[in-house]
Amino acid sequence: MRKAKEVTIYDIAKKLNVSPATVSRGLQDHPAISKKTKKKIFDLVDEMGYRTNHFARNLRQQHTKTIGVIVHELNSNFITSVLAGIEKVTTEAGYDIIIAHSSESYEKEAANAKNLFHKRVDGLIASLSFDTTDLEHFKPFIDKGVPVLFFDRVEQDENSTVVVIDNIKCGYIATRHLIDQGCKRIAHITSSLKRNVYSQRYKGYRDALFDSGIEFNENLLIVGDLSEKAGVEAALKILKMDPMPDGVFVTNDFVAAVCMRTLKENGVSIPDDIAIVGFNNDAIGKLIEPSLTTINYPGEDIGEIAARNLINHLTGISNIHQTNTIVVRSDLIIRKSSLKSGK
Amino acid sequence: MRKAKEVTIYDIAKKLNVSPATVSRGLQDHPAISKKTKKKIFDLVDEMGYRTNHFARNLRQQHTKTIGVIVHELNSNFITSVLAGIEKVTTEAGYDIIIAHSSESYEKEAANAKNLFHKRVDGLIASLSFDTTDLEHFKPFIDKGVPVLFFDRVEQDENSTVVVIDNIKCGYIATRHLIDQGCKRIAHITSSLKRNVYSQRYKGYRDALFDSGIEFNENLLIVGDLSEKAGVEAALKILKMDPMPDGVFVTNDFVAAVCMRTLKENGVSIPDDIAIVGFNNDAIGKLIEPSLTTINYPGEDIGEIAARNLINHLTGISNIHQTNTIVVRSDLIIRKSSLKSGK
DNA sequence: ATGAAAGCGCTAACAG
DNA sequence: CTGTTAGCGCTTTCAT
Repeated sequence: MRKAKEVTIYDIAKKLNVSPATVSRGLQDHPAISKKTKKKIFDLVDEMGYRTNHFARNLRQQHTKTIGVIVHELNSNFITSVLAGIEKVTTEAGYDIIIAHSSESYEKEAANAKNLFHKRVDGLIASLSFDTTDLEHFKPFIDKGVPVLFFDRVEQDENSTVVVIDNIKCGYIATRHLIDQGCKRIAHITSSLKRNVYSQRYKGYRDALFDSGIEFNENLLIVGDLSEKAGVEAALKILKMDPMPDGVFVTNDFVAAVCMRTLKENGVSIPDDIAIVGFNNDAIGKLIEPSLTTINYPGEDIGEIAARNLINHLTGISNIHQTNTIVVRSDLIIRKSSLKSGK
Repeated sequence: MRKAKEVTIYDIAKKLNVSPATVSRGLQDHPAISKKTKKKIFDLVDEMGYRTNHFARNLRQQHTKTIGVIVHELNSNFITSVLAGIEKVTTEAGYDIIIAHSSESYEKEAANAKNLFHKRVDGLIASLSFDTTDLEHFKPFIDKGVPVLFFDRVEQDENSTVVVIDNIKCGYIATRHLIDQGCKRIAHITSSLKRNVYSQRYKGYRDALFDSGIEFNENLLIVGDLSEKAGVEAALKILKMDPMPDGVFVTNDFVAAVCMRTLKENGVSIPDDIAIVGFNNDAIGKLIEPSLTTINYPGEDIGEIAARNLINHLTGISNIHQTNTIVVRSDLIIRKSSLKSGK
């Protein structure tokens, strides 16, 4: 299959009349090799087009220099940013990443985990699927001492470190902002409350209502998946409410955008009839009309932080097990969709 | 570091009183091994938590079972879809992918190529950066017989296969649609005409104008990068034109959306004052107002097709070198941004 | 500053 | 149907 035979350190050792060991050491810039031989080695390496055989090396050294990443979906702005952040620091550190996605299914997530375990990744970064509740499938990793780090969608437990934002607080300030705009009947569109991120934002929502003396109304809570269809359905539900809410806090910008569209199509004026706050700060929020007030969720930072911590742990610079939770800064971005003109 | 010692086929061979070779064969479901021993092997493998050492295997077999992917950016809907398509078929086939991105820089692209070459990917899928004009940096691959496949942004040459859509035709039908709506002065917002995709769409644009007896006007051609800033600037240019165009064909949905926003902010009515057609069919197009007419560019299909072809080549099912160009279906999606009400 | 030699875990050719 | 054996290319003691 391969045209030319691969050149190995033996080939270059022979030509140089030195031992393979010397070549190996030279390539690694080992101090005990003279400048002269090093130069000779590097020159010949270039000339002969030698390339390291990472398999031989890894086989020998017993690590893979790759880290696994499990996410729920690829088609999300947020996830893409996180990936970009991870990629940035891992490649800098000379690590490869293997990306797997679970399509929101626990089974697939477990299968991915198993696969990555068998591939012997040196570490794992994961965001959980919708219906993942236990961390059993990650047990093999912790048993073998392979560090695992969760971000965004997480389950807290003793053995793992998580990188998150303060979702309760974010839910609180989003809702609070709506209240400050004069909203009295605030709906909340979200996803499965079994998932930490959504339940926490929901808690923030309820706390904010409570603190303002607004009674929680179960009918104003709309739970769905995060699909386009769910956004339309949520809007339809809102339209049927009597009286309609005057504010909506949506757990995701895309769903917020879809929902807004349907609302507008039905003659609802935003923000005057209904003020809207989203979540994530996707690019879309600045493009729709009115522009979308949202919570800034800095995906790239999350990715960088997660990757950096993992790699520092791997290289012995720090110890991940000492850290249980890393909270990343996030804040409210106010745009037009929530600014009542009467104010 | 590692807690428990890894278990190898030797360990399990010893316990079963068979040879390592038998275990190896059993694990691969080799026909010449009895059901009985296979079962024994698999049971013990589970029990002892054995996992394949892919390095040893790859070292032995001289292939990596990974394919490299080089893209220009991660933060693009289109690219993400392509990646999803690639991922789908590669994992099905048991291949890993390593993703690298060039940030639109030739240097980085070359560095990525070199890196992946050294990592010995079995094959490569790439979309070129902005300023890439030659294919020199992919030469090592073709020299070693590693198949390389380009998609979207490509350079045609003898040695490579490309997966594309018919950009000329798409540019033509987009422009033609605008003409059919009664547009006489049609602007074109695009990016570097050195890049095949943009120059071809541009050619389609000019062909359509020509066929309709509309003279090409250089002032109506706006070239920029594909950033938000570029979208705003393009809109500003249009606003300054006198007379303003009555139709715009934009090479990218995101830029089209940004541009529309700025136009609307300045009192331009879309589509009545200016009709707009985008390109790509990103999710955003259905969310903005008016909804965006666009060319459907099926990223996931592109990814699947590229990956499938590469893998078929790798497994010997087909030969990529026989194929020079694979053209994927694409079409016009008509929405509100281009439908003049007078019609 | 350099070399010899063993071994990482697996597979495949050959032998039975 | 199973075993023996050699070797993939590298790193790393231990010697010198």
